[in-house]
Amino acid sequence: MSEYPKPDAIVDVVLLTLHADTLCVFLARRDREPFKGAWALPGGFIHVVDKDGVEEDEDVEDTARRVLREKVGIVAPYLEQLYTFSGRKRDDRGWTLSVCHFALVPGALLAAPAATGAETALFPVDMLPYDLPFDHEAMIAMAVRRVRGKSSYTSLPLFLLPEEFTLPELQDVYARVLDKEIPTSETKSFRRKILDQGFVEEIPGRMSTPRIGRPAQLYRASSDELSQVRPSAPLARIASAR
Amino acid sequence: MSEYPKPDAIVDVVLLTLHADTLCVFLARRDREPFKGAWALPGGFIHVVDKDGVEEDEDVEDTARRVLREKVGIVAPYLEQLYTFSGRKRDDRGWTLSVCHFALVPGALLAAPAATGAETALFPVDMLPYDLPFDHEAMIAMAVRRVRGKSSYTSLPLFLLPEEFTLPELQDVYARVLDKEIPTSETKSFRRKILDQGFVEEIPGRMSTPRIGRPAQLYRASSDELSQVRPSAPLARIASAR
DNA sequence: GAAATAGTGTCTCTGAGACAATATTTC
DNA sequence: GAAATATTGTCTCAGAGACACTATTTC
Repeated sequence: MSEYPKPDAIVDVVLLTLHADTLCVFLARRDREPFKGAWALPGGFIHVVDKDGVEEDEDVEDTARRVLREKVGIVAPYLEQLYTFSGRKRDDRGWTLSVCHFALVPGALLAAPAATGAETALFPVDMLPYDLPFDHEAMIAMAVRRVRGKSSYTSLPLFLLPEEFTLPELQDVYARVLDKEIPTSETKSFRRKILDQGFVEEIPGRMSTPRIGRPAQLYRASSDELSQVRPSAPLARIASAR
Repeated sequence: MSEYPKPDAIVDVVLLTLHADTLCVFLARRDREPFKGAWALPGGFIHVVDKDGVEEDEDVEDTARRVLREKVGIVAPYLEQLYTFSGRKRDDRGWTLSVCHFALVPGALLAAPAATGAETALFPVDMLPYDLPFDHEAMIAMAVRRVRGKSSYTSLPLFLLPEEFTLPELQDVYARVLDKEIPTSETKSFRRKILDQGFVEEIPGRMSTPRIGRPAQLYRASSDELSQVRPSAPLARIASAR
């Protein structure tokens, strides 16, 4: 079709989750050269066809889902294309193009060891290993930026929580994701905003069971939130920048 | 490097401008199959090397700049990567991947006929020709969405204006881009926001020279705005959604 | 009852929107 | 002065933040 040589086409995935109250990224040790043995984002070539010549990936999002399935062993509840990193310099082997995606999953989903044999780990996004290969560090930085940006006016952090959660838990997740304390004085305001936007719905009669203290009402994401992140009304930010 | 067949890699550009007070997209008639003769976005293959085997595009943004230079004959003051459209189905010839970009230019820049021989035209974004090839219609829709979204809290529309402009002109551009009347009652509020954010700076002593009515103070984008779109403080939207 | 956590009532204050008033130009 | 357009002064009102107060649990 094209008379020109084509760049190699890759998909990398920045998988984010909340672990020990910290926003973390999933990394695995590379199982091949270059940078064999180094911590890196899960990723892989776009498979127009598989090894037997049978059609495989439908589009790049499909590639991302396959990478998550094969290299992490999960199906992520939220997956979004982030940015395409490209150029002659990013990989010593030549001109490449990586359609970077990011995914959000509840912490519990990653508790089990990865399905693959590779060594994997979660790293706090501000304590990454040195010397990440290629532009993986830039990818992570951009993914975190995007998630923080969107979280300040959408229900995106819901994807980091289990199905049932309390409003104090949700408030904490927003604080962790945005890396910004929400002072107790703003609790009322936070609840007002979340409830007014209709991001969540009360689960009638279901309460948390804390070791101590008053139990909290349990909520779930409202039915339309999980399939589609609804932006709040323009003026109503979830958390202000100060 | 990869043992798999690679997808073809393309860059398409959604070039937006204001023409006759309307947000318009630049289209050119295709000069080759498929869809030869149809209106389409300017675009082209990524050139890892040129016809003589010499290195050409450095990265996809470089490809986009080359497309704008070769097919439109301009250097766009604002260029941003939008989204990568991909898959087996979007082009009958096979699995392709188009790293779509969008560009903003002042209307005057496109007044001269394109440098190339191809027939070109500006179409209002809500009056596109039928049967745009591939997913060009989705690309335009997404670009317009992105520009509208960003314009509501950044100085992005400044790139659609000439170097010197008045605040009433700027207000009109915001209204056109957002496709939303800004009532006269909000003029004060609009000026407050634009001025408070520091998006623009007064050009001392320079006034517009209208045929009739009071002349208006001329402004220019503040020095840092043209190289970098600065988002406004989270709570201060330029124009509310109502 | 004390400690711990959840949840509410209500005041203040900022900033967006409304709109009347004023300013500067051409004819 | 009339028409046209630019620019400002200032009121109102909604909503975010502050914070004291109430509620519900374990020990």
